[in-house]
Amino acid sequence: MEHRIEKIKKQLHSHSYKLTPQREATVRVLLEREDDHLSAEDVYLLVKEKSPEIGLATVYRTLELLSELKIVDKINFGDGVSRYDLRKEGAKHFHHHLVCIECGSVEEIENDLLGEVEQIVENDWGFEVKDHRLTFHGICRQCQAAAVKEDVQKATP
Amino acid sequence: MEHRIEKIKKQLHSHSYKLTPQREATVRVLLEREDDHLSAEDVYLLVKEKSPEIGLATVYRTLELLSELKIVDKINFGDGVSRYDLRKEGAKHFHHHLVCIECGSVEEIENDLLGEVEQIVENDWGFEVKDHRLTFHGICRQCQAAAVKEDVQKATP
DNA sequence: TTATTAATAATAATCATTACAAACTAATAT
DNA sequence: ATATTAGTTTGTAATGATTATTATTAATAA
Ligand SMILES: [Mn+2]
Ligand SMILES: [Mn+2]
Ligand SMILES: [Zn+2]
Ligand SMILES: [Zn+2]
Repeated sequence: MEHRIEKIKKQLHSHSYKLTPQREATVRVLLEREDDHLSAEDVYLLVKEKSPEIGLATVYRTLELLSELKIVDKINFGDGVSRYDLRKEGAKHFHHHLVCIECGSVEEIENDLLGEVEQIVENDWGFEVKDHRLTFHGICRQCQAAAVKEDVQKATP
Repeated sequence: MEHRIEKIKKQLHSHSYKLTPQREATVRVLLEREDDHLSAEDVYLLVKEKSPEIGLATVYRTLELLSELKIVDKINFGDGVSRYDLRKEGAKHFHHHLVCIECGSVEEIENDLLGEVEQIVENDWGFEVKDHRLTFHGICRQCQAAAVKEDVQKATP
């Protein structure tokens, strides 16, 4: 944890930004909830628990800054809000997501998987890939199991 | 054009919706600007040119409906608005996009490219893929060329 | 110390989207 | 033909996320 904070502190310094107490509090929340996909409001409420004096605008500003420095990625799953997702340690590219259209759960894939596809895009389209956003929409393992169970019930009532 | 309209009309009918004049006007705009990525406001203004009596709320409702029926896909490139993108004729999956971080241009890729990756996701994550969203961020051909030119100028002033 | 600058908090303003109420249309039943 | 109904549209108000503004505070430099 402290290690990650130190690293982020350095990234900020290298762009002549400071790790203010508010920024640190925000980063700590993001680290604590690394697997979640929090909205700005979510982050704000969580930061407020430990640092009640923080303002919503500051959280927005901090998230925006972290986003510019590629420390977090701003994503949008189609509900009306932006969500902020910490980059995995040392990751060069943003990770992928599996969104279940039944239950809304979001799973993460850290494996890159797109190496070949990016080669094709660079070669055939002449496009120099810097980053990507990949989300699969479908049915998660749990919902598949639930559907099978329901079918069985219908077949043998 | 008429052929596409007919097909969409049938898709609506099969879900017991009608192709009202307003819906048809909206669809026509989407067909005419198939390669663009229009916001609801964009669509509204374009429809208004030919059918000045249409209301903004109707356009939103129509786009929402077309989106539910998978006739258009609702996407978000990170600016604050949703954009509505007609599915390519007969396409089972949504197409991909190349967004240039220099000039903002958006190019389309109709080739699927993700067959293998989806296999891996299904096998290794047990996730049943129904659709996907893939966007590459990077430098488009034009901006690459422009950058090279600039470098040459700097080297030989 | 005093001046300068960066960062924050509180709040107002903006802007995309949605909700709502009244009017309209087309289809169906009487 | 007339009344009824469900579905649709319009214009506008309301909502809600995000951004801009302004006064204040903290940090830094002169
Ligand atoms: Mn994630
Ligand atoms: Mn497209
Ligand atoms: Zn699920
Ligand atoms: Zn470009």
